[in-house]
Amino acid sequence: MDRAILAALQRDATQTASALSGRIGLSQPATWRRIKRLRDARVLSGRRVVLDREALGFGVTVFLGVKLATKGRVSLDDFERAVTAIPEVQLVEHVLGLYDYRLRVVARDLSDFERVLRRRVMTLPGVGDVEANVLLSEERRPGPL
Amino acid sequence: MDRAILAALQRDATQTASALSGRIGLSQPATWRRIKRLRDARVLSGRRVVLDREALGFGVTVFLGVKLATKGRVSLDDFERAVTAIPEVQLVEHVLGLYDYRLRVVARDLSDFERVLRRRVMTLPGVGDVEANVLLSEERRPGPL
DNA sequence: TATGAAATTGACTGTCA
DNA sequence: TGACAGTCAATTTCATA
Repeated sequence: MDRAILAALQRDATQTASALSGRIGLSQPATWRRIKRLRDARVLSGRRVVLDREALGFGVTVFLGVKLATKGRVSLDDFERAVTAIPEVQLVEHVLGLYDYRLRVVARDLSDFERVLRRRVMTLPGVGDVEANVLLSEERRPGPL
Repeated sequence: MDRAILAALQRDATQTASALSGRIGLSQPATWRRIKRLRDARVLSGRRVVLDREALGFGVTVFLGVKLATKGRVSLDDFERAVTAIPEVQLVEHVLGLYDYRLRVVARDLSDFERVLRRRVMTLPGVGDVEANVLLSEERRPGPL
């Protein structure tokens, strides 16, 4: 039953407990208590607003794969501190594999992105190779529940 | 002022219009009107629940960079149709650059991931090279507003 | 400011080991 | 019986005109 609630909320996070209750065949308070229990258990760890980047004038999203040149603990800390100070960086992912970090960067257009890349990213401490992919489109899936 | 509202909502999407109004120094209805206007303008394009994958038993997140072997329009359509049918794929990003697609895949553990990779991903139509990075940690940033 | 809808709480009931 | 999960009714808080 909890799975049904999570799946429904993933599909539409705006629906109310009473709307959900009808759908899954429970009373409204029972449904609400389950949602609260999931929240308290940190299974539902938050709600997030989705902003339309295009409507805000940020038409370009680029993924950067970054390889560090030097990889001591201090290097990682320095890099993370510096990269999180770049406003255009939406997401910093520390990964294991061909790259050390993966960044999601938004910019107004490609020339704006070039500025970010040259002035901000290439000057980060310890940066080695940088590889870029420009986002064309993306689709979110419900994921396995 | 709208920027302040968006920033506050990005930090915490659960706060109410009245809570926000105090923070930004407007009346509650005025704040609510601004939020509604932002929704109507599709700047606020939705709300999403955040699930804790670990709490649900999915401890492994892997990013896959996929290069297609053949790239006609039919190949792209076939690939997208097939990849969106894999439940473990949370995110499909069509990109320009070294890779053609980037996938975010979750699995219970590494051996579960190996199953997904061998049975599901490597058998996708038109797949060429596949490169993987395992997520260690990630941090979301507010982004440029 | 006023109204209706939703969230939240409390009191009570039925089931199961 | 004790723990739990449910329903219904009452209250508070929020969204909305």
